[in-house]
Amino acid sequence: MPREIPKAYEPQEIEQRWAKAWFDQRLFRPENSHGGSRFSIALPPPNVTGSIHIGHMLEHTQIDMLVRWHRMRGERTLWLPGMDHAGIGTQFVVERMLVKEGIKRQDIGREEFERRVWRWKEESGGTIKQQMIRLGASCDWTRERFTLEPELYRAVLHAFLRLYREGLIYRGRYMVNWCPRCQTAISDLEVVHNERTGEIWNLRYPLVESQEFLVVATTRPETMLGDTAVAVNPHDERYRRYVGKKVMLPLMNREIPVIADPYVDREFGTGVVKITPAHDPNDFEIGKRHNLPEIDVMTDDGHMNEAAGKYAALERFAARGRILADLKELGLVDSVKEHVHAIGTCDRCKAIVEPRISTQWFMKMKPLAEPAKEVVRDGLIEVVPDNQRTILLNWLENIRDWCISRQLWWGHRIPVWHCADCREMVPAYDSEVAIVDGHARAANVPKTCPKCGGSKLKQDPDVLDTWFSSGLWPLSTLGWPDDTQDLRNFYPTSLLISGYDILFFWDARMIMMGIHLMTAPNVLAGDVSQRIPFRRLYLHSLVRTAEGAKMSKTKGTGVDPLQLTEQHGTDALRYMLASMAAPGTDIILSEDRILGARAFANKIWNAARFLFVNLEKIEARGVLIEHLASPEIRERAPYALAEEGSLAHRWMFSRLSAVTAQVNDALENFRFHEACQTIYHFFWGDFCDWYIEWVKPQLASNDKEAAIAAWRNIFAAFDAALRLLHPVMPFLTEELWHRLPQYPNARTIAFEPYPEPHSRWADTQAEEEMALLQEIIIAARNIRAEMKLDPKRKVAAECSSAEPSVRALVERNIDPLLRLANLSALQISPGHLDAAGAAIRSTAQFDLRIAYGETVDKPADIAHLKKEIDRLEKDIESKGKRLADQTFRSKAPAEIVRAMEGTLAERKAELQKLRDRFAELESI
RNA sequence: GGGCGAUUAGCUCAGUGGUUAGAGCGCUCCCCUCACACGGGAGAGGUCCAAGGUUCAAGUCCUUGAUCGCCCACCA
Repeated sequence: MPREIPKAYEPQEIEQRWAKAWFDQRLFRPENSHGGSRFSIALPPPNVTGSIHIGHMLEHTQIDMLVRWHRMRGERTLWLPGMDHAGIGTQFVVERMLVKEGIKRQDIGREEFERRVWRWKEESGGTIKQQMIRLGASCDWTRERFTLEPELYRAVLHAFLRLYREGLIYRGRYMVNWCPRCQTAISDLEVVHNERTGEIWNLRYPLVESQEFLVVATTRPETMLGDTAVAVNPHDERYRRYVGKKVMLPLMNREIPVIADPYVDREFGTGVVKITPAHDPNDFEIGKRHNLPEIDVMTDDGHMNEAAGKYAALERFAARGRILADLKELGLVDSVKEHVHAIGTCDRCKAIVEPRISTQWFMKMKPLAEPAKEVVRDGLIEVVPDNQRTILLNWLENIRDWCISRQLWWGHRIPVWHCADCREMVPAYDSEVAIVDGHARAANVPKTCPKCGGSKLKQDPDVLDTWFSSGLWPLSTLGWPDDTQDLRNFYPTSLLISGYDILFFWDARMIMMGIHLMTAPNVLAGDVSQRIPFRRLYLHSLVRTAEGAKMSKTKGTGVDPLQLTEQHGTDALRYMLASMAAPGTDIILSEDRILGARAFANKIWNAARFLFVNLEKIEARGVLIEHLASPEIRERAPYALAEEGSLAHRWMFSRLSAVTAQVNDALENFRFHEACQTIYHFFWGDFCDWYIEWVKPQLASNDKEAAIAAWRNIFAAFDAALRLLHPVMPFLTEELWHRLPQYPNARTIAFEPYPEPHSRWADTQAEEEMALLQEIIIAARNIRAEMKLDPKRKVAAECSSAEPSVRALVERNIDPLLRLANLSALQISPGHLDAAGAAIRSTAQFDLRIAYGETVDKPADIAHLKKEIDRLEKDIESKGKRLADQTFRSKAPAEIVRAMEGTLAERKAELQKLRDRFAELESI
């Protein structure tokens, strides 16, 4: 057992050593726990777009705390890790790298591009894994998964084919959000709306065979090239006479009809709307109602196409400028105004999104959302914090179909083939995958068209939205669609912890897909409570910058957790994050809090250091490790000491029991900050400041039996404290626990039982007695400090109490009182204390007097008294009023009234004493 | 346009209707006392955003408003 222990906690070597050991030993496999009940949780798979940031670390700290807690409580615990291929995000990153080489992905082709992305994935995924190991995440790395690996690819194909055959996935030509930068469709959720002040132009459209104009408003003038009508409200008297007539579309010289449609708001703008069915979702609907042609005037990359006439090949915003200039020249720009509106941008690349008609794959969401709503509403999935439940339900209520196809190269390719002859869509025969070039592909590929017999079949070029595969994560990672042991053991998972920012993207979709797909005939069917992907959903806070913005790597506002780890240690960082993680509020990072957490780690280290250093001394006097060691000895604490020596020990274990109950309760309810704070004050305040200081002499005692009892107690308490702390500070506690004499050959603290409150430890009497003694000590210290007595000089004090029991208590504990209050003597009396030449502190139960000695500061003492009297008078007055109130007495619980009466009496006695002394002092 | 959250000590934040509203950091004073100066001891510091209301009792519940932040939303 290493006894040399550095003065300050130096986390680096220790953390690296344990991180490696845990990983190498595959310690966190659920097979290593033996409990009957199970706890399982899936890691929200980080994107392989880079490395993890502080937000991940917050998430992983919270998950890890609960996982370690459950594991220590004896549950068979699985935390399943993995990564997400993050289709559009990763493709974007790799494309950017290519641009630096001066090439586009089209230059190297699909196959080569995919190879490049895979290379990047290996690098990035590896980094993330190393980071997580280093940060202490207690995942089972033997079960690590990746959304694009063959097994999961197969699950994706299986899900797709099933939903397709059930008619829940369909292909069609609809209005979608198109990102011209990424050159793909994106879902509604991936469009981020930003309020911006732009301009709205009123344009004149001349009526055919007339001198009149209709004035239409638009924020996107370039789309006018695709106009196929103008519309007015059917009840708008101003325009009724124009309905059925035609206007001449400027610049294009195309005659388009004036139609009437109730969608048009008479109050907005001029009450006339240009209709561009190919470039606006509302116009698309109107176009359908009125059988209008759809003219797409743009290319995939946001330039104007040949349908735009002379504007063809211009970039969309360049075209806007040219068009406006031309219209102005023709005198057709009626007016321009500032206009605040929400512009849709691409979540990934921030380019302005273009609504556009396109042939895409969609998923019908209403039928899937219904059962999801039920389980959330009925609490079958418990959502914490509760207000997020309402938000989720509201979203499910208003859900719309999901565009799941992406025109990307990185992702799960849609397993459907198109017949070049008859345009029949032929799905893959089944979901088996083949490995081609090291990558998964649909294996049983159709060769001929079942409808026309043609052999010109071509696979659909699109891939699936990355969230499609994420939506299957709890299923696919456990082996679905096969009926595996893991699926039986660990599905539904116990809990999902995710940021509330992906509630719709991910959490909601997992719920919908889990409920629907677990009914597959070849796997476990069951009632809905067996099909939900997780039983509880905790939505954690986001880490924000000082300005309140989300951390972002691209903006340089991200914080690298490894750098903070280097500086302060992982445990300190974990503690800081957990201690700030109050449910429902975001976190703004604070350097100060990390320093505080670091100091805490150091404090724990030094408490251990005290134990180890002193143990050596006591060993020299014949107390053997065997007297102290073994879990059996630990379990029988606290051990009694002769005389009054047991009080502090009884108190310590009473505190321990109370604190344990609080911590367990806090963790059960995701109140990580509360758990942290409770442990912090227990350890620093109760254990270090009071308990250790109190029992120091006992530990060094020549009375061997007393020393052994004291050592057994302090080790048992420290052991429990380490176990309490382990979920939040795994490295430090693992290290120190191994240095405890009890466990010379132990493997890890991670499977040790988490402390439970013991009723036999609860000791009200000990808590009350200690509280009183602490008050006396604090009173003495207060006098010493206020009177500026030389700290090196011990002084004599007098303590008086009318209560015989208090006097007896003081008498019994005279030694620790003298030592901790730095007194030379303490005289105990029942009577009045002489105020002359001395300072006195009083409570209802005692008075404590210390003579001034040389440094008389009567005015300071009088001022202090006055302040106290003032405070008491106010308090007594307000309590008196409350108690005199008959309504209060009759309506408030008797317990409250009684407590207040008791306090009031105490305060009055206290006040009386202070007044007497005040008078006495003034008369001197 | 809807919805959610925040507003408490100098700063960052806890606070579950009930006696005197807490913590960390910072600040003031004292102490390098043999575990720890990343420490010990003692303090100062708060009309709990505003105004109404409910209640015996409000930082806590309700209404309205102000300021800040976030989410959702197809008004050109």
